Order: sequence, then C-alpha cells, then structure tokens
Amino acid sequence: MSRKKIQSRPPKVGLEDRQAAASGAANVEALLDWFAKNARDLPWRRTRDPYAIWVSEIMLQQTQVKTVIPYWERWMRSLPTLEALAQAKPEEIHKLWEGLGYYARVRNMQKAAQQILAEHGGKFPQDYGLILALPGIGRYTAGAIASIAFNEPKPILDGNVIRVLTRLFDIAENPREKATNGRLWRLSEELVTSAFGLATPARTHCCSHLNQALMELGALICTPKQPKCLLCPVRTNCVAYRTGKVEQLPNLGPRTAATSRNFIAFVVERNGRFLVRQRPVGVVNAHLWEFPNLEITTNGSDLDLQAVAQTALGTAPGTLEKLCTVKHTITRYRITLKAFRGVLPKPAKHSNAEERWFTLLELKKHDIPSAHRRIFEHL
DNA sequence: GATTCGTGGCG
DNA sequence: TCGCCAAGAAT
Repeated sequence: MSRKKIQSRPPKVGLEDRQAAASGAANVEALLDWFAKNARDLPWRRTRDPYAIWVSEIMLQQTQVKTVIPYWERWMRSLPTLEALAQAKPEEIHKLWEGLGYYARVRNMQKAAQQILAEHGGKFPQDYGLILALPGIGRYTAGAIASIAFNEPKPILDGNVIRVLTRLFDIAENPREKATNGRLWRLSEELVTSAFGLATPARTHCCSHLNQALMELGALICTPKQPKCLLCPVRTNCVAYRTGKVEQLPNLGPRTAATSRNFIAFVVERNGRFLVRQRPVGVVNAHLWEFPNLEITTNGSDLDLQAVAQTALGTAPGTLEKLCTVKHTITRYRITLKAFRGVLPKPAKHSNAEERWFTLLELKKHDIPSAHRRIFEHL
C-alpha cells in the first residue's frame, strides 16, 4: 500500500475531481440499483451476443432508440450471424439500412465483418484494442461493446453520458473542448472502474449495467429539457441539482446556423418506367438512387422550368405538371424539393451518372434517400 | 479541431 | 413550424 504512494505518479484524475471520485462508489451503487428496476426491455438487452450488440451500437449512433428497434429486429432476422453479414450482397445491406442515414456505417460494418472472418476466425474479438481497430468503431463504440458484451471495465462517453456527468459534477466548460472532453472520459472511467470492483456472484454484469445505466439515466431522467430530477437516483450527489443549474448544462456552445437550399426534381416516365440515377461516391447519400434533380438559386417565381429540365435531363419533356413539394433537413441545410412529373418522348441523352429506367416495383427494391422516397410515395 | 455524413422524434 | 438533439466516426 505504502509502495503505491512512493510511486507517486501524477494522478490520472485532476484535483477538482478527487471529491467526485470519492462519491463514485455511492453513485455506482445507486445507478446499478436504479437500472435493475427501471431499465427498458430493449430487444438487444435480451442477448449478450457481441454481434447483435455491435449491430445495435452502430445503428444507435446519432439515432434514437425508438427509430432503431424495428430496423434491428429486421436486420437480425435477415442477417442473424456475422458470417451472414460478411457474405451478404451490398444491395441487401443497403436496403436493410434504408432510412437510417449515415450510410457509410453499414458499409463499414460489412468490411468489419469480413475483417473478423479473415483475421479473427469469425469470432468477434473480445480485446478492446482489436475492437477499436475495426472500421466504423471509435472510442465510444469500442467501450460500449467491450463493457456490454464482455463486461470489461471500459468507459463510454456519448451525448447522454456527457449530459449526466456535466450535471452531476457541475462542469460548465464546453464538453467538446479537448481538456473538458478528456476530463469527462476520465470521470466515466472512474465510474466503470468502481463498478468493476463491486462485482459479486449475484452481480456479474457490473460494468455492462453501469455503462447502460448512465445512458439510460440520460435518456429517461436526465433529459435535455425538463429533467425528472425528483426521480433521479443520484440527485443527492448532483452538484448542478443542488445549485439549481441543471437546465443550463451541458454547455455545448452555439450551433452552425442552417441555410436554405432549393432543388427541382423531375419524375419522368416512359413505357411505365421512371428515370433514376445513382449518386456517385464522395457525395451525400453516395450509392443511393434518386430522381434527376438540380439545385436552383432563384427564389422560384421567375423560374424557367423547361430550361431547368433541359439541364437536368439533357432533353425537355413537353409538359410538366407539379407533383409535390418535399421539405427536409440534412445536417445544416434546410432543403425544399419541388417535384414535377412529365413524359419523355425520346430517351434522354445523358450524363456520366449511372442511370436506369425502373418500374415502380424495381424502384421499391432500391435504396432511395428519404426526400426522394417521399416523392416516390406520391406515385 | 472543424467538417461532413441523414433522418426522425419531440417540445 | 422550427430548432435541438439522438448509444459518433472518419477525414
């Protein structure tokens, strides 16, 4: 014991967090008890299969639980094993992902599955460093899989945990700044390490449950607005609660403002088929199919529709009738997409983009970005 | 470190 | 309606 003091390396946890660490064990006990009674019955909580947990974690990146549930269930029915994913056709995995967004996630997942087959004999690696080395897996996801599937004492830090910890320890600095972010990771590590020490024969999932408890608390109690502090298991230790600053945290700073953009899309038909193009690699929604469209900079009142059609299609349909207007937001752009429908007498002569004429049935089977899928619903 | 990558839920 | 935000990663 005294040897430890003699070593006297700089403390991993800063002075400001000494007190926090001291109350750590109490917080961990309270969180584990609360989680045991209040955890939602989510489908991926019924398994400890690392593959199934991995799939859930990738889907849950920047995506709400409610949205993910049906996707996860469909995915696990279609591709129940790592081998199935590794061998699946790219079109199949894209279709299973359609509507979830961030499509690089699903391509990275298949790459990782193939890598696991090649390098780890098809067994999902248990070692944190090996998990972290897989494509599409960063520090958060590696920690989540290591702790949830294998009960390893690895920390996690996501939007929920940032909110819980900045409030619990009254951290007013911006969590996105490097120093503050590092401090939050260390606090998270303190908690999961403390949980690891509480393992008993009756409690064999301490790290898994502690990490999930932090996120569950953020999702159910320690919410961004109108947090339910009176129901919080750690409110007596929560500095922001005691000082009435809960709603002011976390301090994430200003967001980049949204800008408006306008697009015109053309739904052209010929012999019962519709013209679509595949978006090239390197742009938003790469690989997905959409109706030919063009961004316009005018406000639309003095728009020469035939000229726009000429540019977008290489030829102009005789008549164009308005089909629908779709509004959607993608990252920092507020997009208004006006769709017009027409018949093309001759084949459009065409651009470099991959181009097809699909029947409605074929269209339904392909991966289409959300905005264009809403146009499709009007057909 | 700042940007980019989608989409939908919710107040 | 509109802005915020969600089990982040890659570049």
